[in-house]
Amino acid sequence: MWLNSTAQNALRAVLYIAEHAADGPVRVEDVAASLDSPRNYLSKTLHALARAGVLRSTRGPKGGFQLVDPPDRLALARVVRPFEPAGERRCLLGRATCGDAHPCQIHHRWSRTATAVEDFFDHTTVADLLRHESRSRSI
Amino acid sequence: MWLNSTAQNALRAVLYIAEHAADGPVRVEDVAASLDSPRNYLSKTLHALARAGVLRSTRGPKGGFQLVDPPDRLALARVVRPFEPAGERRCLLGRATCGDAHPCQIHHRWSRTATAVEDFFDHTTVADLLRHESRSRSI
DNA sequence: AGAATTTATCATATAATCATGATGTTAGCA
DNA sequence: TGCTAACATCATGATTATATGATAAATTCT
Repeated sequence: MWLNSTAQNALRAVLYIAEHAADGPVRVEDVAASLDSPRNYLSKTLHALARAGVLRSTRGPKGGFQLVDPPDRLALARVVRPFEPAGERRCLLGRATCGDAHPCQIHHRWSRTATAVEDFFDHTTVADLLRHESRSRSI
Repeated sequence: MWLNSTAQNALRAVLYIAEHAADGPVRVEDVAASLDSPRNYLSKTLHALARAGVLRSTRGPKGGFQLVDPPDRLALARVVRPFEPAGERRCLLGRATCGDAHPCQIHHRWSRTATAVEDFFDHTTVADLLRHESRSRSI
């Protein structure tokens, strides 16, 4: 029901890059190995994140990908948005005209839940996940 | 971010059928015209709902589709579930092993939001939407 | 029985998503 | 300058989702 596989990879890649930020730029090769995800497809995905201003890429030896902003300024929404279908609608029934002014049958009930989800993506940052990671590493 | 187009059609079709329940079985042809959705594809969709026990189909003259249960006993989850990808995971990162026992980094934070969405589909019924429909018809 | 109506299903087509392999481009460094 | 490491991109293929048209099967009615 949730993210497509490209967006999932993007999230996991960004987490990996954030975790290894101290070592300088992270190579696609390493991210791909860690995620067990196809190298070139991931390259395209990371490139899209670079275009979106989430990552910065540098080529050549010692190159790779880095976060543009510190993890606590990087909401998950920014990572995921580039991989949502173009004309993404919020209407559960897919109606183009649906909105507060011309609601479909489900609109008002659904709006509250949809807002909760949007808030999750808008307010959860990469830093939140890094913190959790270090706490639960014992598992 | 939400339902695929087949599931959207399924929901809209069920609503249409519920609204016209008084006239007896509803023909695919009429549903398709109302939704502006391809007839045969919709037929397949409705057939899937019949297999799922949501609709009952009858062939021949005066045939068509009807709800099996009254609208207030039909949660949206039952309408939507047949059209979710087979091995649907709840994990936002797509990890197969993710769960309360072996949570991924996002698991705990995400779980609360995911549960809210699941509750929406489990507890909203077709009857809820029909009620709304009759109230707001003035718009 | 036979005609008409309606769902069921099959074969195929189209589009989007996901993936792979080959090649191009940029940057560091001796 | 030339070598090497790394991202960028292109051409292509595989898979899945969506859609279409033709035909089969079931039911009603006369």
